[in-house]
Amino acid sequence: MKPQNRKGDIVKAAAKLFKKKGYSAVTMRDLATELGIKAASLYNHINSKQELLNSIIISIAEEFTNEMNKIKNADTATDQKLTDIVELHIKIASENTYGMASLNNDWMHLEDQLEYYLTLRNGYEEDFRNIIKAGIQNKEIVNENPEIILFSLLSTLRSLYLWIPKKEALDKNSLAKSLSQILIKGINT
Amino acid sequence: MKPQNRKGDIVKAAAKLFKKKGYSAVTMRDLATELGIKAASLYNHINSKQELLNSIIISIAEEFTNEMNKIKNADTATDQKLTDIVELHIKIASENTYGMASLNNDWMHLEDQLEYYLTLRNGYEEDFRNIIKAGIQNKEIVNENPEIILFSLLSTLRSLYLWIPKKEALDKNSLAKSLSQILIKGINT
DNA sequence: TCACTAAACTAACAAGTGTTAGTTAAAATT
DNA sequence: AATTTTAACTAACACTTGTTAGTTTAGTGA
Repeated sequence: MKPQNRKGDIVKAAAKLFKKKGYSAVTMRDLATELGIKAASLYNHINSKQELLNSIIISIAEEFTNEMNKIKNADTATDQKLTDIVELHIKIASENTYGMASLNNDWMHLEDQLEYYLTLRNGYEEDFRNIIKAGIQNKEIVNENPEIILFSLLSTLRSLYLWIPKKEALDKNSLAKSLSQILIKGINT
Repeated sequence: MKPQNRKGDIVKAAAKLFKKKGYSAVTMRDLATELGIKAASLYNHINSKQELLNSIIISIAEEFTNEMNKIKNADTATDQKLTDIVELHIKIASENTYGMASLNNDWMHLEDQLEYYLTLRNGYEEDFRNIIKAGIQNKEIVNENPEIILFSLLSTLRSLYLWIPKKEALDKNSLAKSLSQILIKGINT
């Protein structure tokens, strides 16, 4: 009948708890309780706690990488690329408010996949940096230190997962519009 | 002779490890090893692991609250208040790169002091919000949703602790100047 | 020199950790 | 109806956790 994706349920519940308390503070007994079963039963569906963290983080990191490739290769102005990046972060954060917490805060507890994750993250940041640098050269962006600009934008975008769930009232389109305005054009009148 | 502040050493080492792995993942044996002693010896100086987290987080939170009170009560324009807030975050993040990690990521593991911490944080955010709202009314700030402006500024400022240690090259004054420009005036030309 | 103190130590604890083994009951497939 | 599969269970494991008790060692002041 229904897809009956029990493993998916477990990963989802794990992400939820990981957001609330962090990976290390969540026990397999906590997770089981959340699902209404006993801890040992989890192992009919998954191989380890570690595997849960891996699948939560890596799938999101790969999505960022894939979408960034499209944006950087598109034949668009810097301004448009930045808006696209804002929208990308809003989209992923909306669809993964739990998983984004692990990506941001628990990536250091990856083991086998830590190196791979860092490669993805560094690549993403490098692409973002190059877009900013190109914008500065074109004079599309103010001539400030690109590292500071990158840091400032990325900090806000990476924190969206904390904020989006609290403001469901705001639809994603108007959020994207306001946020692009604020981040790119500034808050001064 | 020297103040011989062993407890201070322990708190400092704890903050360092908490930044690296998070509160829950750091064991008292990890902490003892970092200091070159055995875990039980820590208890000659401190009462519990929990106490370490409390003193790290609460002291920083109180500093934010105190400084914010000065800024909000000063007779200055919105623009100046925002610049002051940027400088405040840079100052605290520079002096507490380890502790800021706990404040941002491990506050939920506070127990007795959790409520007090949340009161401080909510008060700080409320003061910040009111400064932004006043600026919008004065037309000193663009008429966008103040929640989004607050979120955007605060996300960047709260992440400074991650970024400052990597860029020692940049002195604090020019960082404050660039960051204020970017956050307040925007990155557009 | 003697007592005191600070700060380390060893040994141990009770509780909690992720995980495995083996079992059972129900549902799905043959 | 018989068989296999799914997904739960109980019981237990080896190890790690924060913390306590009691002891030892080195330095300080009387």
